[in-house]
Amino acid sequence: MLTVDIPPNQTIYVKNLNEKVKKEELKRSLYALFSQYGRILDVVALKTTKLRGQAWIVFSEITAASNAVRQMQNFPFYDKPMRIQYAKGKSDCIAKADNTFVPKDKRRKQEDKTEKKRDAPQATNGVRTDNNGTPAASYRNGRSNTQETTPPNNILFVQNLTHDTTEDMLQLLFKQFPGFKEVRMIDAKPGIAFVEFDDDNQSSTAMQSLQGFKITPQNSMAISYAKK
DNA sequence: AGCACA
Repeated sequence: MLTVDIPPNQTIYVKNLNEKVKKEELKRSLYALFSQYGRILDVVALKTTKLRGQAWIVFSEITAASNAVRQMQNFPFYDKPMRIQYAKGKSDCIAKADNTFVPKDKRRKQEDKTEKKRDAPQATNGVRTDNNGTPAASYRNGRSNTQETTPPNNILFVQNLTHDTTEDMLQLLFKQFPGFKEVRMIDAKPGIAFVEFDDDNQSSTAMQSLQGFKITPQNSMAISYAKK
């Protein structure tokens, strides 16, 4: 039985993940990495013996999931190639939006009390809607003019990162673009980073693709050219 | 290898 005959699902199942990565960082990095394919509704990862090294990423659109399965197949992530399939079942967060969600009192009975009505379950991801492909580009923020006033540079200046963003996480994002050289962060200045490419054209391409990229649901990267 | 929703 091949793994490829699982029918398309808006949730993808990823395995062969590096088990040394802490759960929160893993989820953040997966979120960051896969957001380029569309809006992510949820990332599920557990570290139990049965479930470590695996994760589920729930997209709002099946097309986004399909692109992710194809394009990120074997992508080296924390030094291990990701193995990606469609998930076999429906994610709880989808079922909740469907109203088809049934709590698992199959094995544990803790309900019977009140029925919980979760209104508007999924609006939390905010701001941008852009399924298949290209993350950002149209994001506006208060200092977007940095970009127009600073001339092109092969080095990008990235702002608005969460303070726990690591060089490794950014590298995962930026090294997908040709000409990538390195990410540099400054310990004394959390929340910003410099990303170097071979030339201006390559840095510009990466900037356009990742502009406004949501590193978390509430933090969008703001990218400009570094000053010379 | 391992398909869950801590």
